[in-house]
Amino acid sequence: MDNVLNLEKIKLTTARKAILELLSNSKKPLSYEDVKEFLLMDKATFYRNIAIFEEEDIIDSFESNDKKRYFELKRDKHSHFICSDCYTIECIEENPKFSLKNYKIDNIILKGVCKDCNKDE
Amino acid sequence: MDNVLNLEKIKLTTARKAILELLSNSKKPLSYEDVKEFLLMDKATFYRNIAIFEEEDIIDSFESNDKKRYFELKRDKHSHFICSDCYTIECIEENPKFSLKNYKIDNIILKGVCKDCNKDE
DNA sequence: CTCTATGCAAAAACTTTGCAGGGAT
DNA sequence: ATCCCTGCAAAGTTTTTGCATAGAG
Repeated sequence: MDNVLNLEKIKLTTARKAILELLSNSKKPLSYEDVKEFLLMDKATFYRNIAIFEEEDIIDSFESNDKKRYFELKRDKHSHFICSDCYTIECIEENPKFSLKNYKIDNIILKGVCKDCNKDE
Repeated sequence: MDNVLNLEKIKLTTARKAILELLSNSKKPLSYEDVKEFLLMDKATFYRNIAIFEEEDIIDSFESNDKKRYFELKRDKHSHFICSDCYTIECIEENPKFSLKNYKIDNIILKGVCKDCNKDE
């Protein structure tokens, strides 16, 4: 765990370690609501540390259809699929090929209906 | 304007006409904040009518990085670029090629840094 | 002792809901 | 007279901020 942190800038407190461990054990991005039952800290502590991690480029985040922010450890470029029905988020390792002159594309989000919800219709 | 509405189900009130006209005159999706100075109606009326339009598949919406919801009239498939710095939204007519077995992809959102903000860095 | 991290409560930002009045048919 | 539309105010949801205390070095 220590190796992801620039320990000269960020002290690895219990709260921070807990957040990073939860994120690193997860296969998909998590919201505060997803993690709150596993974390003993106050939401203010969570969000404040998240802000620090983002400044230090340790994590990424994005907003989903459900109005929540989802967090994940920074890793190889990948995309996310968000289901408009069940709000499930999946990581897609294969990236759509796309470029725009003079634009920097960091993140691609695909929205639609996932295989499970697609089945139900 | 009338032709976009299924008038058997939705009465074309003054408020609804105003919303649809604003959206149809815009080249990009708009949030409530974008339109509120041009619309005389209360925000409750706006959001309630938006909900009706979405049910009837007259408009689409998505959340942006700025935590606001953006609305546009449904039209030919296209993508959106959202700038993480200035939050500007642009419509991209050319779609990234991508498909996922058993998934339905309705909407592709590209996040990154737009040409203007890219210049500043 | 000093500086940062934390908890709690309140605020903020956007959207939704309850309720009562108004308008159209 | 009925039914839907609207405005206003209040509530809801997620995230942020202020402030005082706790804790580490």
